[in-house]
Amino acid sequence: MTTRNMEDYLEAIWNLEDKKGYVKAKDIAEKLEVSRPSVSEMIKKLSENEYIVYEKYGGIVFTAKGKKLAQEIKKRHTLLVEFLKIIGVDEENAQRDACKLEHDVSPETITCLLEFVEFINLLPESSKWKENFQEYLKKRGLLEKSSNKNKKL
Amino acid sequence: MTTRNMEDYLEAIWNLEDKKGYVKAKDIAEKLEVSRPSVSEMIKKLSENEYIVYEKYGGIVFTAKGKKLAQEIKKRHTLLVEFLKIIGVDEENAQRDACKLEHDVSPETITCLLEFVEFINLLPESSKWKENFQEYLKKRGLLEKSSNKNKKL
DNA sequence: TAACAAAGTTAGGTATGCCTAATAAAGTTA
DNA sequence: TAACTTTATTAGGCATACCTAACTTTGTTA
Repeated sequence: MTTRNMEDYLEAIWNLEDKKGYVKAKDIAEKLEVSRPSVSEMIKKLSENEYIVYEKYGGIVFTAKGKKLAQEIKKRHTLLVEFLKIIGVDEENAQRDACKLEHDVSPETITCLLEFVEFINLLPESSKWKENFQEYLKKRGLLEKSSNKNKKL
Repeated sequence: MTTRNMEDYLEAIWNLEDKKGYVKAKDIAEKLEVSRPSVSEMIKKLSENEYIVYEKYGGIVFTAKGKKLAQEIKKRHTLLVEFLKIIGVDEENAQRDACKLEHDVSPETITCLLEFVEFINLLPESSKWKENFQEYLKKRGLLEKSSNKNKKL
């Protein structure tokens, strides 16, 4: 079984490899804001579980299994961000929330989200959905300024 | 600070109180599928943090603070379920996913989700959004039966 | 009310994931 | 290549949250 944490590390490794071409424990530590010993520990665990290949003081390389999983997590992340932006969450918050939500969304929900996002993206020409929603949000904003109720949660 | 776990217990307590009128450690254990000692432990912790009032071998009562938090979690849960159902997730999966997601959704995203759900719910008369989406899903379903691609994640 | 069943607690142990301090290996540069 | 810096690892601990087994309290009923 893969834990939330293992997924976070795999994703970080994936992103680092993507950006820098190689992966150092130090960079993982920085990215995830944990200590280097924590990274060593998790690297060991990911090796034992055959998500990566690693030799002491050496480089990190994904196995096929690890690559597949990392890609999936990344896809979930990207989808969530796209969705969150559609409903009006700003980039920064969308990124942050996606990092947490990506571990918990079931495959069924992922499928539905994907379909929803595709549906919305296929609309633009014929429908005014986005514009209507934007307008609705604007109006709502104005309404809330005058009567300050329902601003909970 | 409140942990994900504390939130789960608070929500379970809230639901039990709502349904049965009182709360027993045994019922919490059943609901959350954990052992009774685990419940004892968490009850102690929730007491120490003043979310509930509890005396050994006695009943569980929310403090104002605890009640407020439990209500908020419950609201987040309900909103998430409502949203998930809109995009086509079935009841059971919606419930399950909401239980996990409710801990991680930022207030900003909650606001956006709320607005989105309200927007959709205000549409029905004038717009055919739901019908269009349903139709799109149906068509997509048919397409996927014939050409079985893109069924990942 | 004594005995038994049900519910709750304590004791002691596991796993995960984090930390700091100390140590070891690798890489750099005088 | 020796000294120094950087990077990584090991050792030892902490917190959370879970468990089983043993014990205590409470509640029921013969």
